Amino acid sequence: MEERKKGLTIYDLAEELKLSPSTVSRALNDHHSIGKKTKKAVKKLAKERGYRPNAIASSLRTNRSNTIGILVSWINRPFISSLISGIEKEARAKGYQAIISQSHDSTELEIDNLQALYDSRISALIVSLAMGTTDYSHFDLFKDSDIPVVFVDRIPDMLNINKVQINNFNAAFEATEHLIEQGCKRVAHFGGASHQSIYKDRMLGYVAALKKNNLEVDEAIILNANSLSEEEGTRLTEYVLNMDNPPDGIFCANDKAAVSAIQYAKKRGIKIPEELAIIGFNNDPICEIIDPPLSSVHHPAQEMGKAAVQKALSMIEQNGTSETNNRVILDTHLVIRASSKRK
Amino acid sequence: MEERKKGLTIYDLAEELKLSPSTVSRALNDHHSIGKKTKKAVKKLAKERGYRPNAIASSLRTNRSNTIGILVSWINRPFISSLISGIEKEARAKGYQAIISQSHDSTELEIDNLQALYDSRISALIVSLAMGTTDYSHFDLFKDSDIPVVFVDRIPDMLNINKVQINNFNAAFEATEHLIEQGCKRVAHFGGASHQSIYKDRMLGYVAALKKNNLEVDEAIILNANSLSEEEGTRLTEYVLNMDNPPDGIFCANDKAAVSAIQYAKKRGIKIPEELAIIGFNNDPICEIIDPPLSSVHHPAQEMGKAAVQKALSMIEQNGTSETNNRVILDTHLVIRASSKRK
DNA sequence: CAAGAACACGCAATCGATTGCGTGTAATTT
DNA sequence: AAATTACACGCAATCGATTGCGTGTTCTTG
Repeated sequence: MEERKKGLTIYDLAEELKLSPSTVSRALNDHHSIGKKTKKAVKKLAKERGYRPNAIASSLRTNRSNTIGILVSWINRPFISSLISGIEKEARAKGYQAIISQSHDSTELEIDNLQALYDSRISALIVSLAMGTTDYSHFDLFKDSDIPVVFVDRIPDMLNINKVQINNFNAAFEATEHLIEQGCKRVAHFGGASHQSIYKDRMLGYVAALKKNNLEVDEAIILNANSLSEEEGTRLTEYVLNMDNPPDGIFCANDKAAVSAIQYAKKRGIKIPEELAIIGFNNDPICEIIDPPLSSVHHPAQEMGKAAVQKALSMIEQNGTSETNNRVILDTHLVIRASSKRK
Repeated sequence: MEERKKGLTIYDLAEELKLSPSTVSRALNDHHSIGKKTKKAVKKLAKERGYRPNAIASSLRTNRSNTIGILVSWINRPFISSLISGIEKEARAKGYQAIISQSHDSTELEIDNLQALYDSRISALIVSLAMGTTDYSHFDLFKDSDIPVVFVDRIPDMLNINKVQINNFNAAFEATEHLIEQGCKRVAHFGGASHQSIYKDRMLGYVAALKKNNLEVDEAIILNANSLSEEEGTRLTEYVLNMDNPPDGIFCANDKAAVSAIQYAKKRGIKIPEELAIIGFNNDPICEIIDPPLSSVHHPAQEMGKAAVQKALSMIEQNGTSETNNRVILDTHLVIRASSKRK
């Protein structure tokens, strides 16, 4: 068995079986117009010879690449890598390949990568935007070509696009209210770039929770960082703790910065959660490692990837059909740990 | 500008310019036999019309897909996601796409994914094996087709294959000796599946360090886990701490299990590093989060990805040429933190 | 000034699988 | 038994870019 595989085509099989390539192709694809015995014979030989279809040739002819493009900022971040894991799993289960690309949070690179993905004639695209992207015209290429684009996580603030998201407002509201329930009277917020709707919504949810509970909304302790990195977390924490009227709670829009907030506060001898309660966002693995363990909002990364693929594939199928429901919203829930639990 | 992009081909451009498709193709590719003015005119129109080459058609004709396949166990692990990040970056810089697939540590799924990647006619393959894979015949498909395969991280224990690796023996030796230098007299080892050479080498390096320092090699505290998970880390730590003669140091073959060792030992009231010094492997981000911070072996994940791509591309270029140096070994170094620092 | 070189471009085949249409044979119907 | 219908398969075009070979034009040189 398995004689040669290099360049083995349906023509070779056809010749050996004294059949035409069309018949071989149809037999392999279980076309109804091919006889049962013929199908069996073709498949048998194909297996013996180790025949493998050339997906490239098939793609060219059928104009379907069965490929899903993924564009994210960085692959090696806990949330993103889980998202991609979910995408890959679902895509492969449906017979699609997953092509990845990283923008490194640069809009310029984002554009370059989009070109390359388009050149590959991907069947659909799943995107989490670069942090600085505010103009979305580089996605027109896909719109014009009827290639479905599904936005996840960091999504444009527009209507009429497909998006899979969580309810950031509610999640932030719950997280903030949780801090308030634990007795916090003055809660600070560390957010991301406010032009990104996920960060804006988290901020708005935070504000709404304060208002509902009749707490003052003080802009002085609503701080946005372009990248919520460790350094930023430390810097912002230092900043608020040096205030005359420091906060007694922090709602941070990601876990990375929240962890460095804990580390810095501990270094200052501040007791967590008694003097400063902290809650993060994403529920990264580090939440359970840090001491005290960090409360957070569980973000269903893998499920989000799966939902994005399903959305993309359904778009491909009903290509062009007026799609009413272009939003998928997934549930989050609070994971309360010691960093915020006073009672 | 940018009128229609859907299905715009070189034929369309050719017609508009009263040229032949061949000339358009050559002009776009800067072929020497095309006049300067013609090239300029073609490129100008291509840009105006938003022409984008169809990579699929090109691949079929040239028999080069410019695609690198990646096969790993799980994408959402710190080491792996950094590895992939490095692969993607280097691949894209060289004009290649990166297709990912996950084996979920199942040999069966590994085989399925390999088929799919082969069907896509990837130009090269970069693999980190599933934990349980011991037979490698499913890679013959690629060998027979002259598709370069580069193994990284978890690699087969064979000669005549391309591999990019670190010196696991040395790294483990240094890590173990470090513990001994810190005063440990009885060092345990938590390792992975011993048929995987990286784990075997780490174990051998550990043993060599003990012998060199005239310490007893006690098989009772050399423990292998199929997956070095949090649970396993806890279980193994509990096991050794309950011994009549518990260890005063642990060299763990990954960070995840080392972290849970710390957590469990702390829960038992054991002082780290005074009573139990611990060092891990990989230098994952969690090392700096855990308290006390975990010493570890820095594993150059991104660089490993980059090196793997370079190796793969060089194989593609000198296709078939006898390749003498089929191993690339990258440097590691110890990152000493509080979990092992007694002096 | 003639001949060879350099230049500029087109023709048509090719990569491998798919598919609309057509043809011949066997099975079924009235 | 003649006429439909179903069945089984082949021909040739097609997807879009690439490329070996050939042709006509312009330039250089002895």
